[in-house]
Amino acid sequence: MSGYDDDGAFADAPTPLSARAMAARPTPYLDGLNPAQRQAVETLKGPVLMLAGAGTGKTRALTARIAHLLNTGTARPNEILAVTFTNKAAREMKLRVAKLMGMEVDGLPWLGTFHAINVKLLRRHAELAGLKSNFTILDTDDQIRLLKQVILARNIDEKRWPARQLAGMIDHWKNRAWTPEHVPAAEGSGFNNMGVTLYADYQQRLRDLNAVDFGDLLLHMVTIFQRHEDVLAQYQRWFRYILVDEYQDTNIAQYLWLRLLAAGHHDICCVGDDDQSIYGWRGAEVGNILRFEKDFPGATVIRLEQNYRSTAHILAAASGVIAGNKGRLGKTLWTEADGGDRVRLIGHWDAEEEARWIGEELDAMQGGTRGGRPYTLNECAILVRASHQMRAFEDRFLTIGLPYRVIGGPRFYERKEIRDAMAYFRLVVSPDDDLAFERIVNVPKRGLGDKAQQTIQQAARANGVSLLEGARIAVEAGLLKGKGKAELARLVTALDRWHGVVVADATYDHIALAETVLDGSGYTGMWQADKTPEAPGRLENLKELVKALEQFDNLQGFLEHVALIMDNETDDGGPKVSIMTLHAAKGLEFPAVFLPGWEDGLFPSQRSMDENGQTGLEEERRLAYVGITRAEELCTISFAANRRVYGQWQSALPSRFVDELPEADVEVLTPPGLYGGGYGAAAPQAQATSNLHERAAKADGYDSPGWRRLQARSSTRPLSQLRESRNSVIDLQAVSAFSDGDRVFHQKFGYGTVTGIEGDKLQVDFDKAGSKHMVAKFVVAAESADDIPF
DNA sequence: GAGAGTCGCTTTTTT
DNA sequence: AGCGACTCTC
Repeated sequence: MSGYDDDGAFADAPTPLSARAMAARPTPYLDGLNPAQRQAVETLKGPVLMLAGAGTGKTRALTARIAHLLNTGTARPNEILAVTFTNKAAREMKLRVAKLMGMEVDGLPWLGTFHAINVKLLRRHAELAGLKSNFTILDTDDQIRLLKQVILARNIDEKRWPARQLAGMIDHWKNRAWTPEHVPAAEGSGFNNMGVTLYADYQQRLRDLNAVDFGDLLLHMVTIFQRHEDVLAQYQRWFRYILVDEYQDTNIAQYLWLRLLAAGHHDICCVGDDDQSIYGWRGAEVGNILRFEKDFPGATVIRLEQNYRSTAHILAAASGVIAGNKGRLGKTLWTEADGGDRVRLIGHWDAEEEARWIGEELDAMQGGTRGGRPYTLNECAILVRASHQMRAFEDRFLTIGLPYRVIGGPRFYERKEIRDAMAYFRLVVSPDDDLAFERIVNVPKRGLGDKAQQTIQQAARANGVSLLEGARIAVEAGLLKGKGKAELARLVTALDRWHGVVVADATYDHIALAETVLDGSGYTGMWQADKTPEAPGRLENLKELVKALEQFDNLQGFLEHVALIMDNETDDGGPKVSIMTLHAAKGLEFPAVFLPGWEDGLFPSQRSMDENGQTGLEEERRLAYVGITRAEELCTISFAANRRVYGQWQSALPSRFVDELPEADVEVLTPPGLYGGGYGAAAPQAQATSNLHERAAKADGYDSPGWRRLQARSSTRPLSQLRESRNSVIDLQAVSAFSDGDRVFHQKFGYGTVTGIEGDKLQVDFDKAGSKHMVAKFVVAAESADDIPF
């Protein structure tokens, strides 16, 4: 979007000469495509469904198709609408097309996420949705706070209508493109249809605030298209060719949006894999992809089945599992490569041992002592079903000093300090932004508690003005007293001054202004004074935020886009093993993949099965499929007999998916804990003893038919030996820095006290995270943490 | 208004 | 168990 003249994007066709000239170009991007890929690239007219299995070169085909559209002069860049789900996917596609075509990366104005594209569209037609074109996009946090107000305003029991739950409900409705009037009666969730009433209230409040939430971006545009034929017709003409990535992830609103836009020419190419649909729980409809041929009669269906990623054993294992699902479109992945390791399967006593074993494997793999080629940690990943499973691995890897990175987790822009800072910026740009005002009025603490804030609210309401104006009135009328009064007066004056800068001079130095705002409001000071372990990190984040401003011309431009495009890829330092959820792993690949926690109830998740029955189970199975197909060479599945769930010890059976693995492609490893293979010394003696009876009961857990079958075939191949060698190399330099009682700081666990030293390992009693045993190099002396400069 | 104790929830997550 | 939100008390 940057640098592209929007009006130019819609200009009428230039001379066809250029088109003819382009048609004469060579087509290097077709080289090396297999027949199916090539067909997917060259079938430009009519509806096309590209069923692309995992690792079959989908992105390659998609980008080549765009290149082909351009190169043959079939479409100009602004006539191509290409939608993705994530900014990452959009960015990659832009880069790859640009590379293929030798064009500018910004050359495709309508390649982007559903949300980014709809922001652009909605800004052009905001008035048709009762908004102004400078509407703000609320993040989840704002959304919840707004809903709380709406609930409060109706005098409803907040216990019966928790804002979070209501938000989920509204989200669900918006995913289905239901405006408050269109929510089916049966969905009104009993209770006098209160949910729908609150939804209507919420939409009204959004309009009053000139704001939208993420769901609205789609919902408003679909509604506009449905109500204004002329607007729809305009875009149907403009978007001559439509491409959709990850079609199996579309929800109903997105589906309607696409159908409306494609209704004229039907030149739409959807790419997806029904077997990789894992987002049903957030509104994705596998039905969309299953129904494609009905929706678009005469569609060409192209299957990409040749896999370039994984070994035959891995593909066979994945295929064996996914075959258990009904109602698939059906694909058979195959590969030209042969050989390779079988998928390895191993059971453990508990989750800690599972983590210990994987840690040892990783060590062995690096050294090449496992047999087979050596792997770097960057080539390895651990994919878990639920994020709480990550903890066992983090703890273990910290102890043995194995570098790891956790993918996912809280996004940069979701962090408290970033949202607070953004609220200040929003208020400086638009003083009417009441949600922003509420957020920061007492952050840092200004002595403005509930009571003072109510006074401000009343003053605002009585005069029909924004909260900031209400505050001004309250100050001038002397409605407040003490510290609050002086502080509020100071805040109002400061905001006036900063807003004045934005208004007075279009070319103001927005970076300097942002720094002034953060410092002058006392916000940075608040964190500098804060002695909690998180504070230095937060200051660091604020610094990064200010740095991110450089990419924009002014605060307004920054605010407009930041809600949609702030992702933080923190790639620091040397090789690390990646730990992430299966969901986060979609689209990625690794030479070696570990899939721990394959236990019934955890994976497949009990909750998923309880809430969605067969459908839920099938989605879990697709998750298993996604997991296995991430592996290129080595895939190791494991499960534990015991696991602590919400603090309670629970035993579990191996996942039913384990039984669905084809035996011929699986190698069963002997569990060290159960069969005497080197468990001994490492296990806490007391625990092993006290759990004996439980442990015996557990043996039943390993008695399912499939497990017995596999066990019978268990290879006698020795496990990688327990190796103390790596750990016996003690980093004396790191150790000598500490002694008992020293205060230390750890990036994740914060401050703590050293309570024991053993080789290069420390026992640290963390103030907040409890006692941990870890390699000394992971902590620094507490004083040096305070020195982290801002 | 701010800190300390209690209750309740707990899969997956993008925009 | 562990976190956050909420309530109770000073």
